[in-house]
Amino acid sequence: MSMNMTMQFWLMKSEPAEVSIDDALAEPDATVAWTGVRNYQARNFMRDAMRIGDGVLFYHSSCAEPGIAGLAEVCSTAYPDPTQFDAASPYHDDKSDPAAPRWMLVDVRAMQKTRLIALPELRAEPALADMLLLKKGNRLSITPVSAAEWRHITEKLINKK
DNA sequence: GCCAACGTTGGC
DNA sequence: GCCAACGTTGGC
Repeated sequence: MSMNMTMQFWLMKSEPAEVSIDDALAEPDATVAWTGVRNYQARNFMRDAMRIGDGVLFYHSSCAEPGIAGLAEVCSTAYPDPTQFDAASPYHDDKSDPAAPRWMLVDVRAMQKTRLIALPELRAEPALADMLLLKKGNRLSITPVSAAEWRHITEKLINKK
């Protein structure tokens, strides 16, 4: 993955029982619509801050071994999450007005599966001490990642062992 | 299954 | 605007 100065970085949580990095890689163009975000802060990151080409750490959550499982990139601008209007979806939101959709998402293209960098390993890295993911009480499913954190993870940790 | 931590809702 | 109640997240 080549980097430029304006590139931003994100960590995005997905439950592998729903969409794992393998699932994403198996999709056409390895691309998935990031459906189901129902938190305003996380939505705002997708709607207001993400740019096509931003780097994404693909994180597996709510599973036996939580951790970073792959690399991906943002590959669309924000658009309304269709599941909010789908009465059959667990993400249905009947308070969302189709004329002014409440929930937005971006498309994410999986680039590669990595070795699993598990949560305890991330916690053990002094260089990652300030990662939002690791902050006590953090529950956000999308968090910004600094360029230094991105480099540490993609250049050092992924190739370790 | 437990539970700490957090976000949202809604009565006032 | 306050805040108690409730629902959700997510690691363990």
